[in-house]
Amino acid sequence: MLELRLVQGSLIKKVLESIKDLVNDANFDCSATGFSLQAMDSSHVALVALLLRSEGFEHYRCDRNISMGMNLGNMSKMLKCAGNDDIITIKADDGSDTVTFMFESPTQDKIADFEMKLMDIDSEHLGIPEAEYQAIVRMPSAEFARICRDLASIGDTVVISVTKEGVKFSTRGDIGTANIVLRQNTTVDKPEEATIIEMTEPVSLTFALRYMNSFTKATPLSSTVTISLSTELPVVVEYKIAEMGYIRFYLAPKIEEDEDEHETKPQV
Amino acid sequence: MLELRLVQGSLIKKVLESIKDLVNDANFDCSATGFSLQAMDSSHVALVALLLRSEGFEHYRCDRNISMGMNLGNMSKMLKCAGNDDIITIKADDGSDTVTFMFESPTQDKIADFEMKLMDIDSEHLGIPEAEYQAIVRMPSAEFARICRDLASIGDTVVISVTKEGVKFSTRGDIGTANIVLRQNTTVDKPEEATIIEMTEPVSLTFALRYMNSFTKATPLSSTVTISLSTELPVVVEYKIAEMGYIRFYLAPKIEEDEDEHETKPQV
DNA sequence: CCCGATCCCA
DNA sequence: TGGGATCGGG
Repeated sequence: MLELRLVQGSLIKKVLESIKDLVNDANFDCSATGFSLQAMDSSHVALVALLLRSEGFEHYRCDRNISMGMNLGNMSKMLKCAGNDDIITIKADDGSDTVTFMFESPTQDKIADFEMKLMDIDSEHLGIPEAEYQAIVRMPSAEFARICRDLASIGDTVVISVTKEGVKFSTRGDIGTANIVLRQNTTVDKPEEATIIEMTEPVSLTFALRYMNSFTKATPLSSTVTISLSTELPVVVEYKIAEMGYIRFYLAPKIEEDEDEHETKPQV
Repeated sequence: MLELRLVQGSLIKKVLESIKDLVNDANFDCSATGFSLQAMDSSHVALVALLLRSEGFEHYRCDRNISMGMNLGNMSKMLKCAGNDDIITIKADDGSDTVTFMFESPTQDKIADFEMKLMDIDSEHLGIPEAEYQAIVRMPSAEFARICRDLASIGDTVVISVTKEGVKFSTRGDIGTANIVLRQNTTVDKPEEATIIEMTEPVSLTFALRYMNSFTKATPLSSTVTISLSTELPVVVEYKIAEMGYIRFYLAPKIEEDEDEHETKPQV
């Protein structure tokens, strides 16, 4: 028996909006600890890890560990039927092959229940080792989204370079090049507007903008984002979910291209 | 000679927005009583009845009963040319085969007149008998629209079930099932937010969501909607038009499907 | 938080 | 061409 009640139902709606374009089907794992998900994107390039800790729910009952395979597109369809201030409860009976989403309006005048079939999904649950990163950038999530969107209109990849002065996002495309530099800035009115760099060593890595732009779908979940970088490790783009956990996106860097790769003439 | 002047011209704009997708061509009937229309939708499944009483117009002159056949798409195109706070006058000369829409801006600085050809339309003007209904639900129109839209993302038909406790909207589709229950609730701050059930007998009927969603195009005309249900009678979905009349949509229920219809094995 | 308007996608 | 989503305003 599983019963998870979340007063701020819009959180789970936003979570699904942020991953449904990246991952088609995934197992949600439920244990006493919390409600979590780990899945590769459909092209097996990026990885999503979600954690919603049990303490963040108003009611959390999970009698035994359970893994529920869901089609995220269908789940998202159902969650769209919840109002933004509805209370959402996720229920599953032991041995059932369905999950029920219950939506209660704040006034209790409307109660909806949506039942969805579960799926069997092979999941290779990777252990993700906690790593030390050479650089961790925290910045406003909306600004990061804007930068990724802007750069994607020029090129396909972004080079993220961190020094202790700041972070630089660069791209190059047919029509030209672009560089956006953010200086470290901790002296702002609101802490969520700060750009903060923790760095042990300068680092410069290249990533596909297409995936970065997918990750920024999670922007509504948090006003800040942290980007953790280390040579030869996947970047971690993390959005904290207030009081509950996080959603993290992992993406391997591209191998540095030869500067001359665009030359049409063959190399000697 | 016909001349109908309506200060709140946006009303007639909204009326056309709410029926132009359902009905292609229709006769507007004008008499001393008012301006009315009755038409089947283009697939001859649903029926629309509109009444705008003469008392609701600031000036109403209709020398003799007249029926004017109009293409609602073209009429809507013209009405879109009126500002939302324009005064709209509908004019037709006796024996003319055209109708003129005149739009006056509130400041009188702009006066437009649009002339449209009338059409000859066969219309079987059905007498719609006033019926007694087993259940009449009054609820916020926006909520009804939201429910029909949400359910249409899951299934094709809605079962509306009324008991004295409340009204339930249910559907079923490939990805799962959905039930939305509204409790009767008369204790709200604003009367238009109430959900009120008048019922002599419980009733449960099935309708095509496609039509329901067409009907909800009339939502801007009224903050509440009433849904009148009786076994084997068409449902009536009515939006009152303040001070003037109503727009009513009629739709026959679907015959209740056999529970086993989805079985793959043939019935014995 | 709801509403309307505009823009974009299907 | 219609519906949905997003953005801006009340």
